[in-house]
Amino acid sequence: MRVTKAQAKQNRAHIVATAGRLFRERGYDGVGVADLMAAAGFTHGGFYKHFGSKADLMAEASANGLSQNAAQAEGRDATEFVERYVTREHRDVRGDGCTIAALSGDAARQPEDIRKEFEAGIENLLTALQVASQGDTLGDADGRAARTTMIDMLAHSVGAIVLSRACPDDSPLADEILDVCRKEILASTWMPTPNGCFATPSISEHA
Amino acid sequence: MRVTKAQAKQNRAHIVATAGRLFRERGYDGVGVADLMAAAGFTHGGFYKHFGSKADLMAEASANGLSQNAAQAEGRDATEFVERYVTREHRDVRGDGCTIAALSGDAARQPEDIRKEFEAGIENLLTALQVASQGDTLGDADGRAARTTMIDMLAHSVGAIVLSRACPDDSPLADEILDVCRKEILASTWMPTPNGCFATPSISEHA
DNA sequence: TGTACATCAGTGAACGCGCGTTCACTGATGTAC
DNA sequence: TGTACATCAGTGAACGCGCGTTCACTGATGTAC
Repeated sequence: MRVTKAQAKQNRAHIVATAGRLFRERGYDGVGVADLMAAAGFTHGGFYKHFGSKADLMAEASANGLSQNAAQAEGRDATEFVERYVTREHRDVRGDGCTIAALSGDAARQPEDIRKEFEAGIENLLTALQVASQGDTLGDADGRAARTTMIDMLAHSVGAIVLSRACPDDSPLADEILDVCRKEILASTWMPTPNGCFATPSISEHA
Repeated sequence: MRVTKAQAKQNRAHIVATAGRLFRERGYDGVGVADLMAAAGFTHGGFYKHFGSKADLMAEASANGLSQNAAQAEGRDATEFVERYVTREHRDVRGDGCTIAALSGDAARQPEDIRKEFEAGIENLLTALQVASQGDTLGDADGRAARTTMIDMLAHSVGAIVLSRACPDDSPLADEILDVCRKEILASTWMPTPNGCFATPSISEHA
């Protein structure tokens, strides 16, 4: 039953991707090694030929999901990000959605290594958003203001999804939270200016 | 070993309170029935004299925690709420902190009954905040604007705590998220007016 | 108010079950000559 | 290039363990007379 080195590498990547999706859907504790290997099309025994433990895979799948988040944000400015992020579509596809929104609550109770992955993942996403929103041509003062804006916008967007998901299916409140927050984030956090840059009214005193 | 009816009722309440604290600290899946009974000072066997199942207790402990959230918010206006909520102190005391911030991520994967408790808990908290922030003397238009403001502020505050908790201990980013968000929420969402009411600049076009 | 009996909150052993992990085995791939 | 052997990804049974739940038992409380 041996398999090509290339095939093995591909299988490993497939297991990591499958695990990421399942963890986002059901949480770290909601997915067993056997579940996950079956979902990837294998039997459970082979798991330890690829990973030292379930905890190792949790860290790797988290890192993988987080870097996808950052990669997807690249080239999208903050407006586009929010318009795609704070939506029912995103709320309703946990497995294919944002790892931060799906697993931050779980990550908070996990060992340091997983939380380090989240910290790095958040930083990378912030950087991608800053670059896409204004280019990297700004000075330190504007750069810091942009970072502040992105941190605030991300927390706000994540909070909207998390809160909305905690409500029952077809809950009017769940939809209201998304609609209110999307509108407020877009309206209050920044506004496009003629030259294509962004002014951030609420922190204008620091500029 | 029988116990007074009053004592039994008190013991039951103590188990619910203990469970709430442990669930907020470790998540629903991170606390076993035996753990929880031991933490409350009992052996595990007696659990089923009080509750039909662990799932039943999860729903009851959640409802209990959520109603405490709303009760604590009563009499505090939105400014006071944010100044206490979006802090390192709150982030670092998961067990005694907000049930929404601690368990929304878990709740999203739980059966309908628990999500219904969260929906009701969020509604009650929103109502308490609205009443405390402006009294209940406003007309429909201002009432709706106030609700919008409170939904937005709550999602924003919850997002800040959740994001901050996902970072490692002593992470500069974790602290930065709280500092940035606290300042932004206080600055951008509303501002005190001379007569003691609040104007909400970002949604002023609806007023 | 006293007495006899029923109730039931709490105990601790035991249950089946699913979990993460280990292991002997298979057989195609990779490698040495 | 062909042959012989070693490697190792994948299989599936088995492991110990902790989980939620059940149960026979205890003995003070509650109740009926």
